[in-house]
Amino acid sequence: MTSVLERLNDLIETVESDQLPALTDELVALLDLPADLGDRLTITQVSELTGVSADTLRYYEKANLISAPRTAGGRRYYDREALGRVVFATRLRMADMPIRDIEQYVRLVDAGPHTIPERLELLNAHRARMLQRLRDLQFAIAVVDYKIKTYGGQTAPHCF
Amino acid sequence: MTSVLERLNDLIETVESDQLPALTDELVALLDLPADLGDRLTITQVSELTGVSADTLRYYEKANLISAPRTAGGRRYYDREALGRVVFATRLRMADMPIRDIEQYVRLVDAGPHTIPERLELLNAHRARMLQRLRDLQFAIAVVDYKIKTYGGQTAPHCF
DNA sequence: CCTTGACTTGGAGTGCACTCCAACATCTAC
DNA sequence: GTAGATGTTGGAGTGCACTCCAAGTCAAGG
Repeated sequence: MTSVLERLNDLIETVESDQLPALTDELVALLDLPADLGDRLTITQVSELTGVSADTLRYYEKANLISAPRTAGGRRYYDREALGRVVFATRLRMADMPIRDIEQYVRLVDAGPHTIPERLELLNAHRARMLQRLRDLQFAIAVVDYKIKTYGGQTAPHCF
Repeated sequence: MTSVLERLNDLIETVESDQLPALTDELVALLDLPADLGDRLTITQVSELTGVSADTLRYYEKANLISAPRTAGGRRYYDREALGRVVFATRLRMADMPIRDIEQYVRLVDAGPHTIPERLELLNAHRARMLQRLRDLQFAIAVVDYKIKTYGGQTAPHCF
């Protein structure tokens, strides 16, 4: 386990939900990002902080996943909250949530707080899929482990 | 955890490697497939047994992942070993191993037993990637859990 | 002012893993 | 022997998530 994961899990397990900090702040802390980030990050800075390419960030914006305001000269800038959105969207992508589903979630967020139940429903549904994926992956790892273990005594020329 | 995964893990943990049955037999048993499968399954039967579409089976053959001999009339048939190959390839795909890598593995198998060390290297390398993916997925789940938990006390209109 | 590098846009291109199709062949049951 | 299901091939099409490109704009240093 990564230490970041452990710390996040500890937080989730031990702290009352209304005492948990905003995800943006927490993730910024967990990811060891500098605390004195300005509120006007460029696309390249966000790219370097999150590991998401500038092209992908623009693509995410086209797909309505993340919006960034512009300077007078027409350039994107990202504040702490926008950074948090990027990080959260990246986690959902990491869990294979399709862009469309993330977009739907974003639409719900923008529609206001009355959509919170629906958002929870969406997150819970995706959580179930993630757990299934986790089990599949564990099964696949077990099969590979089985293969690795049995290779000691193999003799058949074409055995898999 | 699924019971199949548990049983497979038990097997890996407790049995001496040279006593483990052939993966084909074992998986057939684990997947609760009928024991009296003939040795001349049609593509549709394999598709139904494994959940891999007939089109995908043909695609895998084009990509040199699985080969199946033909009847006099030119139709594919699959024996137990071919079924095992399909199942194993599916596990590797389930773990996001690219088609090309599986193909490379198959090439090593066909090259003979002297490639076993190389095969093990390949499997171990992929195993490491699978474990990393597992950790990433667990982290993503933790972030979603965090979200789900904190939604109880949310008030900000645009919070993610 | 001018250069250099970072940024903008719309749109095209890529890679992957399927998935579908047409046109034809074969197998099974009646 | 014929209908209808099932199979074959090569090749085209799809969907997704990027990734790259050209042509132009903007910002900072000298």
